[in-house]
Amino acid sequence: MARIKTENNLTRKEVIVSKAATLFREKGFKAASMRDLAEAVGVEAASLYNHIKSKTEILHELCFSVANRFLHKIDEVEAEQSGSVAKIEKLLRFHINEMIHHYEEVYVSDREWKHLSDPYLSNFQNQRRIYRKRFAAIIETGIYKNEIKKIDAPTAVLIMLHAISGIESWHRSTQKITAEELEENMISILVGGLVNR
Amino acid sequence: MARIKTENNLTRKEVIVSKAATLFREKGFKAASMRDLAEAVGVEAASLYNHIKSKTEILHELCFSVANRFLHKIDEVEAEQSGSVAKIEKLLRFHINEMIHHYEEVYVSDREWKHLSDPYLSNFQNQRRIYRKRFAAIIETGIYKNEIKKIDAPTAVLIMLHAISGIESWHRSTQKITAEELEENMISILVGGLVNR
DNA sequence: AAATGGCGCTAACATTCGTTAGTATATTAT
DNA sequence: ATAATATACTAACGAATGTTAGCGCCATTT
Repeated sequence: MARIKTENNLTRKEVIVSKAATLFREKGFKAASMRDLAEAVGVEAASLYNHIKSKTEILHELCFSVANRFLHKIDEVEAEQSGSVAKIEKLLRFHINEMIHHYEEVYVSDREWKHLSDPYLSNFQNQRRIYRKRFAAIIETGIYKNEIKKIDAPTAVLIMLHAISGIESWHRSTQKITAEELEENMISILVGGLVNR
Repeated sequence: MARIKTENNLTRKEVIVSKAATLFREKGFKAASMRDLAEAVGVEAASLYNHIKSKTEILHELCFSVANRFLHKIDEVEAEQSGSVAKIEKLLRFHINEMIHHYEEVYVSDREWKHLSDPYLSNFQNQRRIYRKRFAAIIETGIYKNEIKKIDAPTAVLIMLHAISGIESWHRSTQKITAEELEENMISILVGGLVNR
């Protein structure tokens, strides 16, 4: 009988969720089966249900753990005493590093949330909408203070967030520049596109 | 017996593929069933097979028709006598307009190509890789000629392409700015982030 | 040593899936 | 009008899906 290995103080549930993140990223939530997941974990499919309630619960866990990290960060940034551009740069750097270091989770949360079911679905969508509004508000303040050029703030947010999700391609690429170079290049292009000059 | 309506000189197959694009965008390729598609078309599931060979064939058609349009465009742009920034702007405007006016197809091609099967899968991935290299080459020429600031070209490409796929959010948004405003804002931010100053 | 609870197993379930076979009907060509 | 073709239908298939039930092993606690 093959028990689930629990290294690094992870619970067995956390091991499952973590392997699921990889699988959901590779094949998509719908295409990844519980039997696939079981194999990745090294156990029979039915055994997974000693640790989780359902396949969808795994998706909940992934989506909301990611969403909470971003909400926490924007709380922190909003409270700071600094210019709008500095705030945006902080947020962007956080996004970039999340996408670099928690690739699987962030990617899945970003692309597969559609498969959540209510009430979690509406909940997630709401959090997302609110987050973007807060992001846009920072940009609008920057425009008002002439730090940022006159653009449509929601459009700018949409560009920033989606651009960062492109780090997916970096992960898949064979000849990667370093993570630091990636971060600096992205900041240079994205912030450079916003500022007044 | 309810025949498939064919308006605007579309074949029945084209009607099916077009409805499939909408469905695949909404639910994802895997989650959208042939029975869903049949209902959208107004027919029984089995009847679809008088017009298409398989579900995957629909995905082929969508992915490659989109890919071909982009390849054709970059052929055209490369042949032009103009500066690198002008070429990039042309490509970006094309991408933006494709994403605005052929939303469903472009979106599906972008997000669901993973579900293609070989040899189409490798084929599509190759085309994609080559397209990005050609795009990056234009940027590198611009850097060499000092039109564009010193950045990592592949990273710039990744940002541009993913940023544009964010138009998805614009489509879903309730209070949209006009398509023209969207285009100008995106160009301003993206090109602004590239140019030397 | 015995009892308890955590955890994995096998077997099976009801659905849903893409797809095929065979047949009937509608449209087009002769 | 008749023949031929295109297109729709019903019925069913085998495979795959998420999940449950019931049983037994193993580690920890008493």
